[in-house]
Amino acid sequence: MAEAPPDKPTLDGLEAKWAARWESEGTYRFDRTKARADVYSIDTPPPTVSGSLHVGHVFSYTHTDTVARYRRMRGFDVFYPMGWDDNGVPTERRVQNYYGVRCDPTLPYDPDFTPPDKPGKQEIPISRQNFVELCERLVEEDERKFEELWRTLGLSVDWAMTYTTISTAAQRVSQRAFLRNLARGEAYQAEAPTLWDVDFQTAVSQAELEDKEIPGAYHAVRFHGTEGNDDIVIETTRPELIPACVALVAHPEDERFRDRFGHDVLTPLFGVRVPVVAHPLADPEKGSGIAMICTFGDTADVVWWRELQLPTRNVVGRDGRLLTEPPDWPDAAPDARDRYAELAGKTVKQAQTRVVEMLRDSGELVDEPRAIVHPVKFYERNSGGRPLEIVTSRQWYIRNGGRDQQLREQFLERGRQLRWHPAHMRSRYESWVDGLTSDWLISRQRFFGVPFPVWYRVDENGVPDYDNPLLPAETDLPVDPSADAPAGFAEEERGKPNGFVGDPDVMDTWATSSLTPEIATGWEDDPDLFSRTFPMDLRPQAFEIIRTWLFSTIVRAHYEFGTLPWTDAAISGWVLDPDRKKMSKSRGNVVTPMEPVERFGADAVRYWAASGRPGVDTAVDEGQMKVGRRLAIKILNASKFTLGVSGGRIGAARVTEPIDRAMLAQLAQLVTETTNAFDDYDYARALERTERFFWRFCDDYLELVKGRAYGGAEPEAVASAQEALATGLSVLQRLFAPHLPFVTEEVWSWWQEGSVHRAAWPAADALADAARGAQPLVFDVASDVLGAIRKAKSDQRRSLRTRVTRAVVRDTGERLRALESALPDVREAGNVAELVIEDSAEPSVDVELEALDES
RNA sequence: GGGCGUUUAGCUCAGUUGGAAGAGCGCCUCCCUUACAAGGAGGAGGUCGGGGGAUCGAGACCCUCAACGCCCA
Repeated sequence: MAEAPPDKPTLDGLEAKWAARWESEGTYRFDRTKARADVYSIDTPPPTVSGSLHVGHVFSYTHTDTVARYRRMRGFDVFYPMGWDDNGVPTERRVQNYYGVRCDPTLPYDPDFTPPDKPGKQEIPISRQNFVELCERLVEEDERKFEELWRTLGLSVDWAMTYTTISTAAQRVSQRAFLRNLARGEAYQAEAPTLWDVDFQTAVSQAELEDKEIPGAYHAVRFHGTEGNDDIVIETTRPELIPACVALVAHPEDERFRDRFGHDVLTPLFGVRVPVVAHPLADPEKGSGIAMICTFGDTADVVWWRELQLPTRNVVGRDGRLLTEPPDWPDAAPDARDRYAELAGKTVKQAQTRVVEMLRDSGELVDEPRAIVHPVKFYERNSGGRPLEIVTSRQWYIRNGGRDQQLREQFLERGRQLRWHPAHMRSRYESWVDGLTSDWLISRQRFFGVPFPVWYRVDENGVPDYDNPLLPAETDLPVDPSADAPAGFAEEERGKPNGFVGDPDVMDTWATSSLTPEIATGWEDDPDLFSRTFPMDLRPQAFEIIRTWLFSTIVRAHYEFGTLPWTDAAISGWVLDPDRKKMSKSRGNVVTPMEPVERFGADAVRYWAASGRPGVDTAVDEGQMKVGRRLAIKILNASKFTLGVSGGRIGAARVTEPIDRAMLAQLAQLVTETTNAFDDYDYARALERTERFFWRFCDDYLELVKGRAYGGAEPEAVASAQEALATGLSVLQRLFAPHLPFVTEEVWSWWQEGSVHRAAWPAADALADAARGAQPLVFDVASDVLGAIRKAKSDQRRSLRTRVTRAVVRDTGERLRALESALPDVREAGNVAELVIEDSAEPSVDVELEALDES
């Protein structure tokens, strides 16, 4: 395929040309005949395809691609599949907005349903199956856009191995892993206080919380002493929960309340008798130092409720409104039920307003509410909606050490076994695992997700038996319990007494994406592939999902295989906008990725991305992209020129001149450095070192030897320059290949057979041998002197071609001896008539230029 | 409040066993040198956040303070 360089090399069209060639020649195909030891296996992050494409995607995926390409050139068969994360809430929300529909699971399937071209004002209710079909249709479109971007960017993934998280295979893996977790007792079902999003009508896990500062108010409220004790004033931001109050709590060492512990008080408005209790979590500095415990106002309430074994008095329903019936009070004021009736059915906000009015009327509100701004917990995917409530509900959990110190220690140990790049990212993992307070809630009351493969028997009274679930055989997976009947039952028995019901919930997205290593490598479905690729080598990802994706993936592999899912984790930083602000849709500062790729070229954008240090937040920087573009153009031109003067003969046998050997010696050092950097996942260092050397290669070495290489010397000296040039070029093209795949492939094709991306990574040993004990100093001193001559010409505002009548170089003996062996090259490159050297402790270069021609 | 990270030229950032402060962009000057004008050569510009310490020697190591960012409370 070798073809001569064009007269005017250009970057235009390289993306399309080589992307097509790589696809047709299967350059990045995974070879499934290789043994595990020869495979490098990457657990690529499946992007959320319903999210908008932005430049952050090209950033971190480029980092991984440089590593993949490096490993491939090192001789590994690289397993590099792409996945699409398409299940879950983000897709549902996008479908809702895109088509103007709403899922109503009670509706029957309508096979003829077609969504409107444009969403109408009123959302159209459709069945679950219709809704899921729309989800599948839309994600397919989204996935095409992502694939187009990745191909244009030159990611070296094997597109034949693509998976999605809603696919049949992914569902099967998710359900199988869940059933095994269940069988081993690692998954369980429980009725428990649960963080609940009242807008989305679903449970939410600890990992999906987001604190937001919002305005609120402290309400000072009077509780009444019993047995002749004084009243106690507490401060609360949620007076509407007074009917849910089960106790007051203060710090055990707080002198102000010490003699009240164990005694009761009566709640305002309702006169319910509740105890005053002590717990170290109560903050004496906060409010009046004593707080009311409600079921449930926040996560602290849950801890108190559990640890102090308090009763449950729920008032907030799943719709965010107060329940119609008051809680089960042991005793209460005579008018308590009437007062509650005024609140029933109101939203939390409305109820608060009414409660404050009632407190004001009853004189139990001390002073007026005091406005504050305080952190409140939100579902991270609904930070613009209403805050989370805590309701009691039946949910599925996977044990993650949040309630078991011994188990937690095992996960911390897994974190220590994993090699982190950069290393300090481990502490993010540790602080997350250390801070867990509950098991991992995996059930969601949503529609577009993997269903729980579980049914329940219904007794003769129509009550489901949740304690003895009916499970499918693994060979029947995946199942949809809302459409399939369990073994031994007929569909007609669904929902009937003595029949069955399906578990209505779906798994959280993370419950599926925690299994990407198992999905991608074909666990149980393709044992041959699995044996060659699992455990994987690399998990690349961003740091903000260490607590979710990385941790949960470790949990699943630990349970199923007793291993880490991969040996190394490479953590990328974030992309910031050009003003170093975090990019977000709401700020409107999101940079779309295709536009810079089209303006500067894929290699240029990759250059910017690969310049971002591992784990470091990096601003979008068009300047860096321009530099990358310039570098790519330089590679074109320098390659063309070098091939022209050298004839493209690689080999070191005839490299005899000291300066040529010196260059090779330094090149050998460069190869060692970049190899070490890549082995340490520091693609940015590898790029920076290569680039630095390349500019010296062009500006100094090429300038110094091009006259000789053209043939202006003895044949041996000519051959030495030619071979060194060709060798240097070949090495540099390969060192750049992981970063700039398009331009390097182009210039490689001018003189080599096969893809540069399948070529062997340069070997430092071979270069060092070729340099045969050269003095690297020769190249350095020759460069310095040439630089001094250029500077003299520039200072005198003369053309660089100007003839130097006489130059005097003063330097130490060692440097002068080094220079002597390169003297003809220096004289030729600088156009120097007479070059004199003088031993001196004070280095200097004096340059006399020929007189200006008056004409 | 705890943890992690960052702080180097106007801007974005390198600087890995401690050994004479670097790159690119921007700015200024020059050069259309037969690879390269989407270029090349050269230049100006820094008490390396502040303070203290060990060292012959610190941008780098130790202590401390400050600002900023993120994570967890």
